[in-house]
Amino acid sequence: MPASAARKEAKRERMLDAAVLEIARHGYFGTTVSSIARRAGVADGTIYLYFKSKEDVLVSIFQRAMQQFIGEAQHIVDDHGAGAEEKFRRTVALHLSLLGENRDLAVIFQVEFRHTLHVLELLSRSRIRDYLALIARVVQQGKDEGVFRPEVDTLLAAKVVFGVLDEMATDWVLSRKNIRLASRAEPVSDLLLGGLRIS
Amino acid sequence: MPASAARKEAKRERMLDAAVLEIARHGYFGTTVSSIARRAGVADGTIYLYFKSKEDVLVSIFQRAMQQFIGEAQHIVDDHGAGAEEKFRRTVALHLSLLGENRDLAVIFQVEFRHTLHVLELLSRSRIRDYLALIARVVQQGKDEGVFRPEVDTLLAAKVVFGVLDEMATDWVLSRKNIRLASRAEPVSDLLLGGLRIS
DNA sequence: GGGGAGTAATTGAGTAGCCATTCATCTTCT
DNA sequence: AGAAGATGAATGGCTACTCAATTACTCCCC
Repeated sequence: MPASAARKEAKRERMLDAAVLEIARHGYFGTTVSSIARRAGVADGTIYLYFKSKEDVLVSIFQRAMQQFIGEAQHIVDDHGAGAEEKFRRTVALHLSLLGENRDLAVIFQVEFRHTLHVLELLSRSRIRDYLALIARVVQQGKDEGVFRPEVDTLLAAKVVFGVLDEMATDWVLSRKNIRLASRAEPVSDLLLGGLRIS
Repeated sequence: MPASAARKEAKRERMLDAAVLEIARHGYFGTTVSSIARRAGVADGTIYLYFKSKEDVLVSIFQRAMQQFIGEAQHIVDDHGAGAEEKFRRTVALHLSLLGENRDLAVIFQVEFRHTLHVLELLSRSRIRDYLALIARVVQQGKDEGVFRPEVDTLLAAKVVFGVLDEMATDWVLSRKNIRLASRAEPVSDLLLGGLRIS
């Protein structure tokens, strides 16, 4: 029998999965704690044994996803064998694949997290900054290698890249068409690299 | 004496202004209809003589702002004397100035409009598409003039541009620092034009 | 130019519904 | 047996929206 800690963890995951599904479909304010509990197969009260509040569930969804996200991006950026351009392309592709493979999660990231300045600040202060810093490191490496234009502001460039990826994801979430989000990776990388490269 | 139609219109404007203020400060779900009424100096019920529902107030804020926005952008794009690059720079500057000059409105645009897929879809279907089309026309003109790379997808490029502007605005809204949003126009234009231009 | 009938606009207290959270009770583990 | 975990009905607070009552306009006639 598995340690009860592991079973508790699995139950928590089930609740988070249920919440992702419900919130993606009905929005944060349209989702009731009861509906999350029902889908997770637990009682309403049980949610409160695992989370402080409904908002804490939302924040936990963000934290879990962001951990995976940053973990994988870290890998790419830390790869000593790769050049800046290759890392750039891989990071763009990673961002678009992770969101593109889980539409419910993408909906939550692109739409539901932005509910209120309050929540957004709470979240963006922490992890998004880390993520931006990773992108900035790739840009910096490109400048160091002499392939990216030295006069561009590194952090500004990172925000530009993030903004483009974010818009691609939002557009994909809102559009009915069945393209794969990841298919945008190449043209988007081309366009952005065109702006960064020394011509 | 002004036709009563004009006074009604002025009252409607007052309510919208009050709503912008309240919603920017407390978020859409944190704002009560009562608080909007109080700030506008009318009774709760009066709101419902001018708007179908609370959501309709939000949508009306969007419609009013977007009309101004698109009107001014139209001007720039229709200017026959200007080249694509100049129009491009002017459009970028317009976007960042209009939002940068009214932080409350910017908060609503960057944060509050996104609270549910429902509202977002409602809105994005209509006006944002028009706006994207305007940007696309500038890109197309650049290709026609032979200064922008012909192989870039025009609509994709427009979305990229929009995404970058959107991210700049969100970043500005969330950051405490007191830079002017419009000061980003030049470096951002440079970066984007670098990606679009034939090198 | 003012009185007043008729209409339009406004008011705000009340209603109805919703839902996050709690906790006394029960079930399952060790 | 005792502890730990889970349950779900009940509670309390909140607020969008309604509507009967009131006030403000308009305009016509003297």
